[in-house]
Amino acid sequence: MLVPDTYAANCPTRLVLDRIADKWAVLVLALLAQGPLRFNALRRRIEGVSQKMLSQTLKGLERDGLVRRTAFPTVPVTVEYAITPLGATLAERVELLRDWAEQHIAAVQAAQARYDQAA
Amino acid sequence: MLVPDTYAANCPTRLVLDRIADKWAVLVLALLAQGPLRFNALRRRIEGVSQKMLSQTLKGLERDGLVRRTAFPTVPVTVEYAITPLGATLAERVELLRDWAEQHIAAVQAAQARYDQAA
DNA sequence: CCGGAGTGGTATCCAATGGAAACCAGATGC
DNA sequence: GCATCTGGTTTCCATTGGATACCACTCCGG
Repeated sequence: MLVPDTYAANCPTRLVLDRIADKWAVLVLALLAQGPLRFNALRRRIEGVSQKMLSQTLKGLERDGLVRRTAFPTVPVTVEYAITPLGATLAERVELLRDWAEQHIAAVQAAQARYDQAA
Repeated sequence: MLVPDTYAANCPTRLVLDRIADKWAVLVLALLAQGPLRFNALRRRIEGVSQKMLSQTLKGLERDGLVRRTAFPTVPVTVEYAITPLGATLAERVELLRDWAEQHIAAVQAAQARYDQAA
């Protein structure tokens, strides 16, 4: 395999794909790109996310170096999540997907209606 | 809600996000962007995909108008999947994510190693 | 002084999802 | 005659995701 093959299971880019192919991670990244937020602030902004998934998602993003977690020893403890420079470069690309969604959502919904009609 | 809010559960862009947040769909789209392929050709190119998931994924992409399915009445039946113009515009954006992955995979893996070391 | 709420999570349970494998019909190759 | 190819569907089981409860701690209102 001289040329890296994204479609091979062992290709490292598949690992990154797994991260992008995580609905909650994408939403968190897009939000943090606009500025740091605390745990419960994120939870309130992202409708439908459970505490478990948010906690899990943030842990994953931190591990990948896309998000930085900072805990302040206040009472009660305050935890702030901020995007890293690396994460910001990814968020840029993700933003392009959001733009695509907004531009083409009508076309997709029309296609779905046509498909369901035929069935 | 005057400004559309991607983070609201009922926002239609969340539907598109769900499609993008599908590992197999992204891989299929990226492959078909290079040219039409038959079912088993896709299966062989995408390492690790099961027949069930490939069939399911293709059905979804067809429903969304991103992929066109054509069956030829040969024996045995030949089915060809091709990307649509709409799908091509999305594949473009997805390609940018793949580029990001290739460029920054080393940084991500380094971050993971650091994180796991600390734990 | 006694709830109730807010902090950032973890633990537990159950439904839904994903993957592995078998099976299908029909024809072709050996 | 048996395996193999076509493009799937069906069945079963492991993993995952979501809902809910709970944790320790403190502040605030009554």
